[in-house]
Amino acid sequence: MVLKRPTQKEVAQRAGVSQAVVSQVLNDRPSVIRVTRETRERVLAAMRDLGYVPNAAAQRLAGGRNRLLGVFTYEPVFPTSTRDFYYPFLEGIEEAAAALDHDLLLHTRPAGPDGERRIYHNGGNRLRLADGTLLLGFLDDARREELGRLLDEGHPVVFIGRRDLPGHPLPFVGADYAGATAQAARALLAQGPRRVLYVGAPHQHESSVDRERGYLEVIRAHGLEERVIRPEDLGGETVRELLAQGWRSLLLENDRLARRWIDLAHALGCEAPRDYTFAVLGDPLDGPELPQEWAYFHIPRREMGRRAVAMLVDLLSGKQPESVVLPCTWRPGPSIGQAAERSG
DNA sequence: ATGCTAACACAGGGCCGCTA
DNA sequence: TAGCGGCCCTGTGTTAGCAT
Repeated sequence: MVLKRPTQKEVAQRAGVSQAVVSQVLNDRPSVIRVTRETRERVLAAMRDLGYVPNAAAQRLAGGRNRLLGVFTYEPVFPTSTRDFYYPFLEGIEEAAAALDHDLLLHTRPAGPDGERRIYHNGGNRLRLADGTLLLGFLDDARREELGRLLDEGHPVVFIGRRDLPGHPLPFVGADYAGATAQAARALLAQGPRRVLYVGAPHQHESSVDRERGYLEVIRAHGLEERVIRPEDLGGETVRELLAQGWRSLLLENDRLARRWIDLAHALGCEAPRDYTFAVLGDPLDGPELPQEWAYFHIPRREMGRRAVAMLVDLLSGKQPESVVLPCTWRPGPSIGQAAERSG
């Protein structure tokens, strides 16, 4: 048998007052209702006796706050490993939510017929169960469209990662990929090479746009030749030609591309840093262990999660928080050249 | 003036009764 | 019998107004 949870009405009956008094005692904020100390004690005792806990859905229904923060992503992101890309984000989110006295609601709505998880499902919007929502993941056109609708409805949202949504101000906590990539490019150039190649995805995602922008800024500032290779063009023949043409210093967008380049170069008898130098534009995630020899920058994902929660709570309390871009931490390594030394 | 009650609004699912 | 519109219900926050 499932016991029905007690309501304010039942607490009120037990305490001999009206439901409005229970609500007032529960929320303890300035109101036209004045409650004597004895009445308040009676209500609190009734709540304890019945094991009363407010119904979060009803609190939302009544237009109040339920101190629930939603977490929504378009792909399943619940990490199965501490090395998972999303793991530090969720750690930071949990830490900050607990510190700010909020609970988290992880949205796991099943995918629709097209295999896509959607905010709007059968006409409804489940994100409204919570006071506001943290969003993670990549956006395509369809996702941007329904996100625009969500913002039009006034649902408070903070994106983790910079996202562009034309016509809609979308608060976000991002990472400074452009600045970090520029720093990596300068670190490579400081080792002597006059040509730096960029290997990364086309401009489907903001993070790719930002990284490539950081590369181009440094290359143009130095008056050097720019060269960008897309992942789909990265094959053994391409690597052979690039090395032969003197492109022996690289920025690789992620660890997957780095491993691919390393494998292809290895097949040609080339090794870093003897035959080429490189830096990876983010944390190494895949593979059995962290490649200690790689130069890369660390993305402050845990801090991004924390800051996003704080920003959402600010938003809910009526403030107008500014989007922020957090600095990444440069981790030099032997892969950028002989003179490089790891620090920090 | 004080201490409280009654009534209403909120979003959305379920159910009822009517019509074709 | 299916389809549809409209009413009711849920638990809570808010507020006008009542009794003392």
